[in-house]
Amino acid sequence: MSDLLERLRGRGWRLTAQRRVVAEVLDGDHVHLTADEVHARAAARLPEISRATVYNTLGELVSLGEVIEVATDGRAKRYDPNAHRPHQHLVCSRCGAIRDVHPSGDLLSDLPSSERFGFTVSEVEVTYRGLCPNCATA
Amino acid sequence: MSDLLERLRGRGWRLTAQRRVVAEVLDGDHVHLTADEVHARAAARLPEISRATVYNTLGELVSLGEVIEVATDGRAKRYDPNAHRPHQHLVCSRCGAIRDVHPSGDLLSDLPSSERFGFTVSEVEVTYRGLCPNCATA
DNA sequence: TCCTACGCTAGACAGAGTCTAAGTCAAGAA
DNA sequence: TTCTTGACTTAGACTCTGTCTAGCGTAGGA
Repeated sequence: MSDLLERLRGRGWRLTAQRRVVAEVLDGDHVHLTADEVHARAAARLPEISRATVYNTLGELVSLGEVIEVATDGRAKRYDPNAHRPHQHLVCSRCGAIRDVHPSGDLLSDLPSSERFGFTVSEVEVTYRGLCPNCATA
Repeated sequence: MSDLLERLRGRGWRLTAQRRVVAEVLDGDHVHLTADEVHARAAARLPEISRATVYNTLGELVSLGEVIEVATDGRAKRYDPNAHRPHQHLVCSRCGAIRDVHPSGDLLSDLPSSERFGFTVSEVEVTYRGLCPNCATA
């Protein structure tokens, strides 16, 4: 994660306590926190951090390509720091658990040109849904 | 669309002017209106229709399986009356235009069991993104 | 025609996110 | 080290989407 801070600094990012804490909270694999969760965890370390700063910082990380926004349920967006390895998401329909997954094959090529309506298609976003092991047995 | 009204009536749906107008507004192909847009168009025909009724009716149509909820951008949900033919969505990253598309192949089978983490996977939702012909040339 | 349970309305409320004005401070310059 | 300045942060108001409630209205059966 200090890699991340170094990269950001190299791009002229002013390094403040608030930004450092937000970046640290987002560290790890299979992390998919809402802005509110990020704020709560950041506030545990830096009590006076404001919601606006969390939103600003998340927005900056997203536009710098360091974090991905995921909208799996139409409610709050989630923020995924695993931005450097392309992946998709597997979501439990009951409890909302999220895993990063790597489908095989070229997802873009599944869309024949007759189905592209003249669009220049550049990205695919896939959400697999089902029940996680816990919810399936419960 | 009168098919739809007939089907709903057959399921014990009480047919009111408000519900009829909402159903009519949603008629057509490649229709992906937000609740607010549905309300605006419904109100053009039935000025006293309330937001709550539009939300209630949309919610009922969704749970009856006649309309699909689509969340392409993390903002307002969109409502897609094309619920009887499975399809995915192609979205313009600039103007937000949406088309229904039909990818080839079995999208579920692209996720190897080693990437399922014990989940029972039952659905896939795909959003293709790119530029529509208008936005690509502009 | 009458009844009544279901549907409708206005408006309050809630959650997620954005914006603004004023104060603060990181980091380069001297 | 101290100064300076513009970028950053804050609190809180505001917007947008969506939900809920209490009381009124009405579709459709008897």
